[in-house]
Amino acid sequence: MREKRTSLDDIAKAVGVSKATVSFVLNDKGDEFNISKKKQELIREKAKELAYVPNFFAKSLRQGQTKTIGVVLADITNPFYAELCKTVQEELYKRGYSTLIVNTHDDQQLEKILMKELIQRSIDGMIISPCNDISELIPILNDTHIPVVFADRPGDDHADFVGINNENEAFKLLQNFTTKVKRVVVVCPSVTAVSTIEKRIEGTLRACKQLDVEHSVLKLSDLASKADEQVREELKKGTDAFVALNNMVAFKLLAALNHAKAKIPKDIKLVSFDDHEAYPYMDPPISALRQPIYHIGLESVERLVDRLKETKVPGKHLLLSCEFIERESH
Amino acid sequence: MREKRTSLDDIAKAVGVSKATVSFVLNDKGDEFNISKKKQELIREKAKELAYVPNFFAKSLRQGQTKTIGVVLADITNPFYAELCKTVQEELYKRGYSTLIVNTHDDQQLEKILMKELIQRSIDGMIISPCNDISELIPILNDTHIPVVFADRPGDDHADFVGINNENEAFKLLQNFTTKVKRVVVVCPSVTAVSTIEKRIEGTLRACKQLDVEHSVLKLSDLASKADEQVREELKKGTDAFVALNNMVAFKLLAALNHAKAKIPKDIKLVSFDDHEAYPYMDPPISALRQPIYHIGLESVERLVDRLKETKVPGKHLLLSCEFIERESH
DNA sequence: TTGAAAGCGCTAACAT
DNA sequence: ATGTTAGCGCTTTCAA
Repeated sequence: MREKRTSLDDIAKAVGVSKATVSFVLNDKGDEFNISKKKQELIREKAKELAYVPNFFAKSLRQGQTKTIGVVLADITNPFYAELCKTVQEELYKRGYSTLIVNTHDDQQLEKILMKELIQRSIDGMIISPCNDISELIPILNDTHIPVVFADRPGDDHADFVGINNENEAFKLLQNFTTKVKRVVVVCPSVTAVSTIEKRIEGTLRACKQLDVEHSVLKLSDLASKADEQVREELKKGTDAFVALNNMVAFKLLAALNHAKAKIPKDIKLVSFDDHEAYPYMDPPISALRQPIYHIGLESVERLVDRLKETKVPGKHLLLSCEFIERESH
Repeated sequence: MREKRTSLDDIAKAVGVSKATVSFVLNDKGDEFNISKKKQELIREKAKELAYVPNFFAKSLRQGQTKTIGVVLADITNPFYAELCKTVQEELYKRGYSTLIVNTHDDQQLEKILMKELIQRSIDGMIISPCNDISELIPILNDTHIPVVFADRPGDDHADFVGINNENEAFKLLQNFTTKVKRVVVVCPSVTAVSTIEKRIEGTLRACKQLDVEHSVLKLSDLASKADEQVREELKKGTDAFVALNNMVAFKLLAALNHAKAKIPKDIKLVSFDDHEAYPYMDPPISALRQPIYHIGLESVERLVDRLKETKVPGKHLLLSCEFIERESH
């Protein structure tokens, strides 16, 4: 069994003063309360000697606030969320908040449980990229009166949201082909039941219609051999352009195109929604639409902190723009 | 201002019983204390109606344990740690522990601060992949008597460690070239001051000597043009094999090799330490040494939980084996 | 200039 | 079968 952590009282007894005095000193209010320099010195020394670490729980219990924000992420393994996580943590830290990170693997049940755990921990606010179905989530959020900002994926209209306009950005992405293309295939992952992907499909289709170019939507198989065949099929139909709707599907598409000996960008043009750390180094380097991850994180934090300070009404939707990274595949 | 959270007492008053009774019922000890079914029902209903969320802090303060583990990660943005993070969280969850994740970006100052924050939160244990210099970290850990397991990067000899033997694995990696190679270049990232990279260099060099093959170590520049030149230079010297010491440097190397029109694997063989989600889809697919990330996570958790239950003496070093993934680049 | 004491929300030993 | 109460470690008001 490990020994008990040293408490305020331990220090008080060791020095021969009251808990209150120790508390004042250790919270840098010693001067304010006119506690003598020597006594302050003594207390600080003793605290260090006994390796005193304040009990955060007792403090929070007493003060009724924790200065910590819960962050609920859909998938920490996805570079997008990893990056978002990093900036959110950094920005919160700058503003004096600690961060509690939690990962749902896009599992709704787990999301509910983890959210409740965060609420139990008396977080002051929450930033969340929710699972697709938010119906069970909203009531929980409404019961607690914790300010929440949705990031990347929107909640309902009454909730704050920071992200991009997937429909619109997908639409604009299609304008980037340097030459007039004849037939474009929109390649989406095998699970499309995510709001962001749905919107991207809508956007690309709208663009194809407006550009009056032949097109089709392809759900790329996760099985390499099947994917190869799907792609060969599309190639036969005279396809000369592909749009990958996220980076994992882009990799699979690329592999299939390589197997089919397609020449990019000579015969086949390709762009990807979402950038990836490997893209600049591929052959050819992949042109991609980069989401403003840093800004999504930053704005989410700023909005949340605003709401924590002044009681603002939620419902603000902030849509940021993406940047097209010109590389050599289009 | 948001209204106060409902407390045990609120429910007690609303139902007309004591706090204790409510506490028993809500902790599923109603039957144990022979509390009548109707009263239990009543209490549960009221709790739901008032959207009661137990105050975790008060509970932990009372019970002296939190059932939560702090996880200190070097870089959440690195796919290796993201994956590790995910499995650790899952495995801890299965065993009834919550996880507090924290990201240091390999910043020693921040690491100290974040660790202290975790300790303040009365975590029961800690899993950590430390920054390179652990000298400041060890004293903090010794003061608190919190069980710690080091993952991926070792602490000192007295501390538990789960990871791989980087020296040995790097050594074995060199045995995988299918044909006898003439000259191998060991490519490492521009910052090598990480224990894992240092060990990998040692291992590859030992292998080269043992195989009696000409070799050199190349610190690849982060600047593409410079890297191109470095690689061309090595090619001129008759190099026919490259070993990339992590995946980011592998990408850069690959780009440079493409620019130099090197044919992989016909003329040039290449293997990478660390696998990557993009490797299977590259042209050619990259052969790589995959770390047992899942097992590192699993074993770290098991070891920690063991130490939490029985007071075992730390100092166990568990070294797991990597798996060479045969693809087409070697 | 400092100490005493109340109380944050909860659990558990002890009463009844 | 249920209520009373002490106390976890801390802050803060009031008293001295």
